[in-house]
Amino acid sequence: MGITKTQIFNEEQNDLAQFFKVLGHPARVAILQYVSNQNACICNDLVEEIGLAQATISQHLKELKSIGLLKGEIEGKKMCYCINVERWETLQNQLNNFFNKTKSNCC
Amino acid sequence: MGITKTQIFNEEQNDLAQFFKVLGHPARVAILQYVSNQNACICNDLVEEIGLAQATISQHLKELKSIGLLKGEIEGKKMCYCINVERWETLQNQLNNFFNKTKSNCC
DNA sequence: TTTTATTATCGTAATATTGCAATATTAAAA
DNA sequence: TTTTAATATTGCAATATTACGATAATAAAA
Repeated sequence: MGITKTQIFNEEQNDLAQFFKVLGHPARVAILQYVSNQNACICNDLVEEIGLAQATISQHLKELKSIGLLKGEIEGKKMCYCINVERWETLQNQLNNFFNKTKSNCC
Repeated sequence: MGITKTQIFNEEQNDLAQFFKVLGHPARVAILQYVSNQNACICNDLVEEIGLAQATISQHLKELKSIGLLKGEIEGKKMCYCINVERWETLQNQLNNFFNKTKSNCC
């Protein structure tokens, strides 16, 4: 199989899971941390900073963009990737919501 | 490949990613929500509640246990799965830490 | 002790993900 | 216009994940 049965879950569950999934790779965590630590926008310093091939980094960046956590601006030849702060905070709220709601009453 | 190069990332990055990864499946999100909504401990009501085979649910439960979010107690023939509130809150703090630190200065 | 109910594990098929080399694409620079 | 540099995309190969049937393991009930 290998296929996730998304249709049996509700939208909130699928959205949350999708978001967690994208963050569920150390390279993507590292990318977010690195981007946020720069004062200026970075581009493919990432390839050197993290030890993965350019194609691989590009793929990870794409996934982070897909859930809106990163936005990219073209600056001449280079790309400037930055954290989308609004989206970032929305997600943080959603997560806290999930964490606060999901607390046990039992045992 | 398909293999993640964990050795090139630091412990924090790998830990965070591992945690996100486990939460990155709608069935596991649903399990956590369902467990937390019960007043008593539940066992394999989950199999009926969520529409997946018993073997599959058991597997997902195992993964949630592996990062300490769920704990299981044997009650006769049944298993009582509960949220590990301490671990839950620790993780919530870690996540908020990550979210708060990772905010952009650029663009 | 045998049966029954509940949960875990094993084996396996189908699909997804990771990573990279090779190759586009794009836009500035020469 | 040609070259060069930066990034994206394509096409794999290797590995991981998801899901489930079959089967084992466990403990109460009969």
